[in-house]
Amino acid sequence: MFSFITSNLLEWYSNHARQLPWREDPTPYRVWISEIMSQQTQVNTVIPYFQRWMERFPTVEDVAKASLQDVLLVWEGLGYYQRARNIHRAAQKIMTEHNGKLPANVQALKSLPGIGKYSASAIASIAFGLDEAALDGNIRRVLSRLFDISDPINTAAGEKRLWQLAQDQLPSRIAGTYNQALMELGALVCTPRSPHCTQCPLSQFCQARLLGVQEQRPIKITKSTIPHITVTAAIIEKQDYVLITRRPMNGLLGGMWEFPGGKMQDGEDLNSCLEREIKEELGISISINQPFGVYHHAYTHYRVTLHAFLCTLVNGDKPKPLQVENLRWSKISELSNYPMGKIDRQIAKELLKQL
DNA sequence: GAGGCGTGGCG
DNA sequence: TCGCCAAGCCT
Repeated sequence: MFSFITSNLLEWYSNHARQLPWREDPTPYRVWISEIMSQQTQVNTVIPYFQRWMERFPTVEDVAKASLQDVLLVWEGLGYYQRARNIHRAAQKIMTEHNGKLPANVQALKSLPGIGKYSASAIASIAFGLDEAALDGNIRRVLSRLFDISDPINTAAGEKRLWQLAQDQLPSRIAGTYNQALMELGALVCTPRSPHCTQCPLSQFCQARLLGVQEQRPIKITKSTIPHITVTAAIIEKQDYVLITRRPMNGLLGGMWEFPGGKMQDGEDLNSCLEREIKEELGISISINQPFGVYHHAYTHYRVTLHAFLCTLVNGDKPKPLQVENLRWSKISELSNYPMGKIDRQIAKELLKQL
């Protein structure tokens, strides 16, 4: 009834599937959150975030009723913050348009913010038992090796071929288990580097291994190297308070709070950069008093070296949100109430230590 | 449809 | 230190 490949895969999965919190009670809501959190993120990273999320937001309604600020706080550290903003919006849509329950079909799932082709298929198959093929990074890699696909996977042609393959291979009635088994195999055995072929239940069927090219699959067109930029940030102090600003809702770290500043331009030094940025964003002049720290961080598209300075306002200037979503004077002890990215949270923690 | 979007781990 | 990679989606 099943192919040999499917039989071997399912047998392996029944013995090696990890116990994951969302697998213990795979309700549509829990599967949805687990899938969004798992986008571009390894399972071991997701687990504690998933647990905290479910404690804080046990139901779709709890998410829908929460403020975006609270949603981002729970998400802080997980990255790709648009995912959190999309979950928030989707939860409200589910309340108003779907009676508080996730819709049980791919098309309606895909119309929710943050749910694309993969996630819709994954939720449909895992949570609702529908016969939907899913194609994620793991399955792309496994299929590329199993069938020795030499088309680059990040092209339209390669993509089309893999989706077709995933659909052709899909067994009926057990798509959810099958999809998870393929992903689990990719995560644990058929790994990107140094795949554990001797432990693989599919090695006898693997055409890439037969040819000894498993480490060259999948083929991916690589992009150019990422730039390195220098940025400055101002820790503007006033008695027990510091000034923080909220980033615009779209783009990098959208909706997160930070210490204001920005990118250094050609011909600038650190001080002139910081003075200009603060003037542009807040319409005020500052006195840059002393260096606070230097921070290195790698984002997806560039590396950053950030120089933070302790500053004070000059004369009676009142900061205005000219180029920021919002601004706030926060007590240092209350900075943990504001969602921040990695670097700014580091700065906030350092400030708290020095109190 | 090509590029933007976080963070952590690993060789 | 550096590049790559990880259960993708959106514009």
